[in-house]
Amino acid sequence: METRYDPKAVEQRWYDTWEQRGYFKARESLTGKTFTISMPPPNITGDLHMGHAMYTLQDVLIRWHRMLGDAALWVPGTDHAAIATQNVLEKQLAKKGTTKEAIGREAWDRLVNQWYETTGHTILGQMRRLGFSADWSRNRFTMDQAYVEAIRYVFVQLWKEGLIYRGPRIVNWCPRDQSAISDLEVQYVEEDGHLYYLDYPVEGGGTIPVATARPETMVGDTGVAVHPDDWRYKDLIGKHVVLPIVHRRVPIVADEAVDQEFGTGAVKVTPGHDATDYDIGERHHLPVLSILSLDGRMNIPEVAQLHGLKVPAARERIVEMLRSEGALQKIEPYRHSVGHCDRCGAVIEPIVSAQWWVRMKPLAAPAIAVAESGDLRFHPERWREQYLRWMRNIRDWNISRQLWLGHRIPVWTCANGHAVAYLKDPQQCEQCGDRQLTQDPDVLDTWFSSSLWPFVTLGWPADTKDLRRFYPTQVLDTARDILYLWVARMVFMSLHFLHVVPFSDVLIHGTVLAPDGRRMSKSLGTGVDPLDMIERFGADATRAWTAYFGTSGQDIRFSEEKIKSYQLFANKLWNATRLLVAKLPEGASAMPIDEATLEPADTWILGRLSAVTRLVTESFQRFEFGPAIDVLYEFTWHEFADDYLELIKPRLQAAGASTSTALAVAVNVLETTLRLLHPIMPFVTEELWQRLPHEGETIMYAAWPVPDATIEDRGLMEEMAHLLDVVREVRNLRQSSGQKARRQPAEVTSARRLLTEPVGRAYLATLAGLELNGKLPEGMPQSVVVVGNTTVRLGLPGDGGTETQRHQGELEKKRREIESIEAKLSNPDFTGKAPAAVVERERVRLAQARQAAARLRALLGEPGELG
RNA sequence: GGGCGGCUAGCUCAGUUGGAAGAGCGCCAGCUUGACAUGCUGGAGGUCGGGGGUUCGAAACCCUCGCCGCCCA
Repeated sequence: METRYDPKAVEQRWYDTWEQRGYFKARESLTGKTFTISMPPPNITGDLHMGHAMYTLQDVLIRWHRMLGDAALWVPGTDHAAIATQNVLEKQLAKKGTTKEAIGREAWDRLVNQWYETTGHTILGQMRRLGFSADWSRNRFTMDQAYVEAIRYVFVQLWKEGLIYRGPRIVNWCPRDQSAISDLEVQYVEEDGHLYYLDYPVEGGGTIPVATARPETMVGDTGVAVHPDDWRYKDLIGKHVVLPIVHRRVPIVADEAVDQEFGTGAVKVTPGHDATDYDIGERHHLPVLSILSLDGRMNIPEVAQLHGLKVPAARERIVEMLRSEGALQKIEPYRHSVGHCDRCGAVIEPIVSAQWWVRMKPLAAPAIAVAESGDLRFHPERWREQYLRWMRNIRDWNISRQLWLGHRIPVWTCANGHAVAYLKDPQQCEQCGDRQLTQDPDVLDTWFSSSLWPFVTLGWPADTKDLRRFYPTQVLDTARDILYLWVARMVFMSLHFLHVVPFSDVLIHGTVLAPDGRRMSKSLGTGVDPLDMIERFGADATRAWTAYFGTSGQDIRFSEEKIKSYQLFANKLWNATRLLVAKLPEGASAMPIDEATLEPADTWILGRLSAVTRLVTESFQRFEFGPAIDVLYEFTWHEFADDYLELIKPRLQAAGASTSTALAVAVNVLETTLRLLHPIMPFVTEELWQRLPHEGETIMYAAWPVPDATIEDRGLMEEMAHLLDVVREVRNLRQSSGQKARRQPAEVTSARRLLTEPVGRAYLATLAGLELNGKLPEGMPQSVVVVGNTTVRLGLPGDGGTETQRHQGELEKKRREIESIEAKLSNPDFTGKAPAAVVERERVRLAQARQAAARLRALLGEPGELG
């Protein structure tokens, strides 16, 4: 074996082997259970980013359950991401000097399919580099024919049930994409603007001041609203104002939605271009005027000066017009949030438009119930409240998009105006037989298709074997920003159509932020490419980093150091294996441990391994991988490599029963550790596992370790911990006193069993570099280390003077410790109210500190009894 | 405006029923110890954001203030 671990020499080879041998497919269950995860489908034409690297959490769970013996299935796929893809293709057409309208819908559809075929799927290859063990043979795409049919089915069904309707409502309109978008796809950004104070003349004399950030919309006003309790305007309610410029007569109404603190307390009402105003308008039966066209230009022929202007220009112009009419009172700087399109960044215009809607209240009710009952769980748990809050305040879902890319709305209208949803493209109108049918031009929101993902990927609406075997799934892991857009919608769709939750546990992982603590940004160049991380540190290290932070519930600031540490960790595993492999006989296959020959160190490391196994398993069960990784890292590096391997080196060099026992224990502990690590670091663990004696053809199918409580000797664990404390103190002393002898003459006295036995003294001698077989030479200057009830005297060839000083310092420390414990114990409240175990622990500490002080005093020639 | 999360060592972060402050990296010092210098050994470094309170005891529980971030309106 090389002296260094090289991920590049290993990862691709093992991945190909796994995939070729079909290990990613669900095998027969050994437990009778299945374990299924639906992979959130990435954009088919996208590239791997940090968000996808987070899918590592899913792979950890899948690999873990595979080892537990469950039939583990991870279903992958891709999404058609309508707006994003359409934007790309339209730009390409523009370069050729044409448009989608010019080439027509059929040619456009061909172009789209071509694009998916040529550019799609690269992301799936990139995911393989992370070691993802999804069953790629089941890969699905949200535009597959089977998917098309499922969507048709769902739409028609909901339509028949009256849960889908079409109607004019105020929507968020993106003038650039020329499409409505949902509330959730609007990003609000704080921007510097102005607040314009307008004076509207009141019929019968006087004026009412209104404040607005969007004065250009005043030509669409159909009312003025004040709060019913606002004494300033009480007298004006019911009167009318005559709008400047357009000279329209509109009523002053009272509505509770008005914020008295905002501006003047009176607001203009523009139902056609503001969601809140739309609601106010509905309550007071105000007309809805549309003054913007779909491309974001003013559409008001009766005011020629404004007609056709874009919003910013119209705003400037109208301010001048209002000023000249004397209707502009003042302008103040004003910071407010402006809605932008999630996809293209354009400023969103609320407009009234006929759209398709899903009636949400009836669908939400069961989705609320399952979260309340615990059939649907969230990790971290606080997301449950967020989910419930949204579900309880849910509004109807706008599912139509005015795009050319996506699933067409399956509704045809005949010449007689009968609009009907059809499962199959109709030849004639179902109601009147008319043959002149036109299909609705809109497509469905991408999230509409995504909401069916977990069950359609298993064959629904057909009653398939897969569906019966693997559905419902167990875990859904995703970022929090699509909790509503996606997760919530899958829940109500599954409950409505399959009467079961789509998954029982929702895992919300953190978002990886740039090192500056902000979201990664392509334009700022603060993005981090996971492929680059794999290249530099290896896939295992990248995965470990991701798993470590991903389940903490917090966002993660990207930092390279931690990844680096996992790269070094892989190297540590490599070299530990290398040490043992060098000692192993050629072709060794099994290394049974003969329990009768175990030494204390062997029992200790086996006990620790058992405890670690339990901790890791429990941590996995709670969906918290960070603590599992921590404990595996600490155990492997420090306890196994630094302590145990160092301890057994003398045994390994000899030959005999002790040698083979040590080797067998070391090999078994390492092999078990590799299994515990495998879900997190699949590549290096497979490579090393294959080099060690093992059973089976892949670690992927090796059994998940189980703790063995019978080997966990708590007394021995404490003895060893104490011994290691003594070791550290001795090393400390040797270093601070500049002792470089390989073997320092010393004597040890201890009340601890292990340290009174030859084997324990040998451990101490090995690890601390001591010569304990013999008396210290008469007259040699000495130094002493006192740890608990163990004392080590070291012979120091050289100066004893500095040691006196050191001992005095130590004694002073002990005195302070004794004082503070005594104070605690002399407090009757403490001894009376604290649990007995806590008090007892303090008593032991006190006794030990007193003993240590006595020894130090004796060494310094001070009075006091020797303990 | 409402809600949620964060503030712990120079940096990035753990700290699960309140009971002697932790890790990784960085820093300092010493090591060609036959697995590993991608290593070994030791060390320094924190009034746990501020202020109140509950408690024998608070990083943890309650109140309050301050920044930073996110969600909803």
